[in-house]
Amino acid sequence: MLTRTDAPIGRKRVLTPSAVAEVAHELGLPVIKANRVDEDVRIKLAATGAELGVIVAYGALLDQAALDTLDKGWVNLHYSLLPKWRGAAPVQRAIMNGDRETGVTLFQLDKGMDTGPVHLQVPTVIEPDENTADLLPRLTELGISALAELLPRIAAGLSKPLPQDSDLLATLPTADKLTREDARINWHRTAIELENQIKGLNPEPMAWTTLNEESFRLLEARALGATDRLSFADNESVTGTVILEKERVLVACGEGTLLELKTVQPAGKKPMAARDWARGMTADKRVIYV
RNA sequence: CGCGGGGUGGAGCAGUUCGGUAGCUCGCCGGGCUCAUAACCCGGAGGUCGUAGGUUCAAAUCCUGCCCCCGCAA
Repeated sequence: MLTRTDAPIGRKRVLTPSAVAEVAHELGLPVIKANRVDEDVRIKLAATGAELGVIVAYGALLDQAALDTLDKGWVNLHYSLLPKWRGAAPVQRAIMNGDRETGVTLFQLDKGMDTGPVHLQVPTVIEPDENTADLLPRLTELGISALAELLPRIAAGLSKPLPQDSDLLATLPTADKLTREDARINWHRTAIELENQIKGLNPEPMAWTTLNEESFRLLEARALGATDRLSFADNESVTGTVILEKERVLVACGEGTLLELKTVQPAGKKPMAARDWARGMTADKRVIYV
């Protein structure tokens, strides 16, 4: 097993092994810890006698020497239907974009970023309420099944991967790693766009906005339909204003749309139902997000 | 020693500056009103104020140690 080196995690900066390393340890498998496949690692890999590598979320590109180390090369499990959403955050990007379908792709690794020829793809529908936390494990299941199907075929020399469409590779947007700005809410966008953004960013890195100069995380929210909106036709609300209904917490968004907050997390607090958060609000507190 | 916020009935909060009656919005239980209700009215239960010690006539509040939770950063 090849995995990344232990990394300091969290407030306490505790050096923590990767999940892969922990599982390998439990299973008694030999582990190589390295953040890139250099000559030293190549020698160790060659010594294992492995013919094919399976790589998932390793976080580093392999150079030609690394690719050539194993006879049958490397197969990568990627969490999108390539060539769409190549890159580090395919699941989040798909949901943030409002995609209705995604899937997993098994492809032969080459030097590019998720550009290699495709062995096998398994599509799946993204459910309307599904966030990244829900979808990720589902895709993992699909990926495991797909691997179980593909590996024997490769071993028998029966899989002939098809190159990805070069035009699409050049034109489709990539699923770049998410930045803090990607996760920030712009209340001038429509409620539906914000709902997708919030779902895509949950659980990591989680959508956030600012309230009273503190960060305020949004875990779950739902865009209101047109009929729900009629009773707020006054349209007086400034964008970003929190509107308290009986049991609902709404925020005025772009183009007159309304987003219902379901689960939120003020700075320094645990996640809580938006209702509960609203209950504790006192009159002197501002209720306008920035 | 990275920066910062927090721990108060079941939930979310106020009260701490300036020590002196346990507060608010809900929930829960009982009763009432109603065709009915998540609405409204009346009543009730429920809290060693994270924890250990100190100061004081008196500590949620002041002082010290410790435990736990979380945001940012990485």
